[in-house]
Amino acid sequence: MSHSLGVRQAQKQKTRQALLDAALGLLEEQSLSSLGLREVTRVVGIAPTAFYRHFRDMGELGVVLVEEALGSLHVMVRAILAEQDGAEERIDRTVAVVEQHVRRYPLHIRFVARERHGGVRAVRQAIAGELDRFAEEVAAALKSQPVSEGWCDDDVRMLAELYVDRLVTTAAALLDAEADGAEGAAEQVVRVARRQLRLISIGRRHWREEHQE
Amino acid sequence: MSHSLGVRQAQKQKTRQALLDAALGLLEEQSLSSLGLREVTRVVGIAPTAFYRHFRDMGELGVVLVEEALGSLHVMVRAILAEQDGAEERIDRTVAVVEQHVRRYPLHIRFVARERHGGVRAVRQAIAGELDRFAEEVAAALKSQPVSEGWCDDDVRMLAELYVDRLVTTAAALLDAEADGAEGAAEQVVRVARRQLRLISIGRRHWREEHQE
DNA sequence: TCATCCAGTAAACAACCGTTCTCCGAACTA
DNA sequence: TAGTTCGGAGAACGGTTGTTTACTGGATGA
Repeated sequence: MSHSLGVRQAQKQKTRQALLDAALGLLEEQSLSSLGLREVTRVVGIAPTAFYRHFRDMGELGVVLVEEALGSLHVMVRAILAEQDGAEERIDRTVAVVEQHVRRYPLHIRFVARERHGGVRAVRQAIAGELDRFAEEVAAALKSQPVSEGWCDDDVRMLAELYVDRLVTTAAALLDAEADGAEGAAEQVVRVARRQLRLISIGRRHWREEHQE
Repeated sequence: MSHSLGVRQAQKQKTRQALLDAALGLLEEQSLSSLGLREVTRVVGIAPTAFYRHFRDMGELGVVLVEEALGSLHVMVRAILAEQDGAEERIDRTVAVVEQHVRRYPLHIRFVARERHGGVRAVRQAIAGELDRFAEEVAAALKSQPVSEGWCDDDVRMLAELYVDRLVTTAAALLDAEADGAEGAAEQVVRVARRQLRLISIGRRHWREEHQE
């Protein structure tokens, strides 16, 4: 697989990743705009000045974190939407995938939820763009389903945004529920999310017959 | 009007409010956890140490801002839900009220959207608590509507949370749309929000006949 | 009128910040 | 092997931060 990248570049990528990981860890309890450059390098164990070898500032690091956090989502959504089961099974599967994603990458989820409306413009825009691409994929998948016959593109997109937003909100709620340590809280969130998606699904099926402009 | 409150206390409340206003202004482009005490007092024009006469730290100020921002919402939602028009009219009215609320108190909305998942625990909890009370009010109002006959309390609450979350998300999206300066962006957000609420409303009407547990 | 209260002031504190500049030494390349 | 590249170290910079301590002067209430 290519020519092993060289010792020099390998080391560089290693500390670069260490910076990203350290930042992500520290961001569990702060927001990006209050996270200091020195704070991150201290955790990694390198001099503060070495930070500049990898990122111009914390904003740039934040944008990379966004890609790292939201990149894996696309694979996930494809897997869900490709299935051809009934609506009920797809809902259960969707919520289950969100649930395990939250459990596997809690720090990434928290970061996105926090910085989506956070204080760093570049990061906000990166998240918005990524979620937009996400919604576009969902819309494309929804459109190809039989239930969407006769729907105009705007309405499909509207529904897709509704879904995406619900998933993001659910993920954040799930995270808070687990952090608060309440025992059945997480299951409660999951049950509510399932029913909400079910209600939306019902509304979708009756959209054409009841919706008039 | 009571007994005019005294010159002393009046002055104190005045600078206290000035601190809150200055902070809210500065928070348009930062998050609370990166907002400094000195920064706020500098804008108000008082000595940094005077801050402690009003708040223990920025977190405490943030909690007060939450009450200030979300307190007026309750009046708003009561006004909407008390109306007895048809579903369609209620949706239009709801979105219109959200729209004018965003235009009147943009800084408050931005603050809530930003700090809802922000880096200060006390503020997050304050927002969560307030939104919870909000959802409870909506649930109570929904329950008394004829459409909700035969609904169990859990389902009503589930629907209420769906509505509340949609309103908050819409408000934030509306804010971003206006900030970005794109001409028709705000109207687009409003139209999408209306259709989403419509779809939810349709799902609600068919919930009992299609939902089985 | 006079003692008391108390919002705001002023100075000083140690701690931290981002950033620049210079240098080192190991990995690269020719 | 000799020369170059470059990730990282180290020191120093001016500036900002939260917090403490002691003080001032006008509103307050007996």
